Amino acid sequence: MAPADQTGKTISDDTASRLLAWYDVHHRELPWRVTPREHARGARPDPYRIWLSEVMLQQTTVEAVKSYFRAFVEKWPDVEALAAAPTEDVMKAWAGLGYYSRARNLKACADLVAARGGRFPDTEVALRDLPGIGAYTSAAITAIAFDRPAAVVDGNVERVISRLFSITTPLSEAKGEIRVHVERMVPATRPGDFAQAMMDLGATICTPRRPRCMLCPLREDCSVVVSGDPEHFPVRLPKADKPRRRGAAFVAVRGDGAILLRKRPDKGLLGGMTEVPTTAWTARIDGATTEAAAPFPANWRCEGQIAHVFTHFALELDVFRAEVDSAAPAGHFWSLAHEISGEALPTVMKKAIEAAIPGATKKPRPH
DNA sequence: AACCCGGGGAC
DNA sequence: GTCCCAGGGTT
Repeated sequence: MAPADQTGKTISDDTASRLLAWYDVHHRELPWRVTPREHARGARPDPYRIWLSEVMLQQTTVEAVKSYFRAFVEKWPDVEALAAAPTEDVMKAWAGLGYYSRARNLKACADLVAARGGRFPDTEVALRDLPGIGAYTSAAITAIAFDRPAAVVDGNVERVISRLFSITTPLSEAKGEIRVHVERMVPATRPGDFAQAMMDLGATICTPRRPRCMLCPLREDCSVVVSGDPEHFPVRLPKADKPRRRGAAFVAVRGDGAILLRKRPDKGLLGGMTEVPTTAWTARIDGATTEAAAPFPANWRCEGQIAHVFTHFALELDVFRAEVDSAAPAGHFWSLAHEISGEALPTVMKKAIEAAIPGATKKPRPH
């Protein structure tokens, strides 16, 4: 419990009250959100929609999530519908969103929840045991969907807290300290709105760069506003350099227009997604070496190159194309597809196919 | 604790 | 180009 001042109200209560008052006016409108006005009228969020949105929002921006969220809830309105769907359909719907293990865990979690009668657990510890739900997501669902007190700590909250208290300890070591600050700050009433308010503050006011401190409802509580260097927080340790990965993709086009595809293993890079044949990643590669590594003999021609930037490394991909009469390498995970737009293609493979066959991944025009 | 896993927006 | 985002899982 936070120390009380002479008024009997705790410092934390005061901070939370200011934040909630700001949130009532300046909250973001989001497709999965129950607004504070609706909440005051008795509306309650659907745990399924909160869970779905939280998983999609893991390391993913709100703008990127919106269209995927709408498509998912239209296709699968509740957890039973999602549980009834084939995993491959879920992977296709997730294609382009990234971090594909989330999609597999999403489906596995839906199966478990549906098997238990379709109700999500309403405590952090029970939620934490479900696939794809970690410390953040379990706390977020507890607070937002069930309006129960929980310390919701995401990247936004880490930034807000580290600035409020000028935490100079590197972020990797400061997690515990930050959590304690949040636990003391969570109000007994409206813990769900408090969690969303902290994240809205981080997303719209206490931004990573050029924060709008003059508009911040917590500026009088904040230690860095006075000293004036909010952009230096949170303190992070420098990341180690990562080597580049290079390789080649082979687009084999059969006479009838079919393209040779394969499904990647469920684990690892782009796990569970569809791709054209590729070489293994190497540090250095040249055209002759690449072409010699083609999946079968053919007149391969280099059709272009794409570069793909990941968080921790970059990969570059030479794209080769060949017209073939038949293309059927051994192996059960190979397939031929005429409608590439219907496959669970990650963005990097969509770009590779587009480089060799412009328009191949575009959806057909409705008449 | 460190590392792996995508894609995109802001600058 | 850089940074980092409503993180989880694995080692």
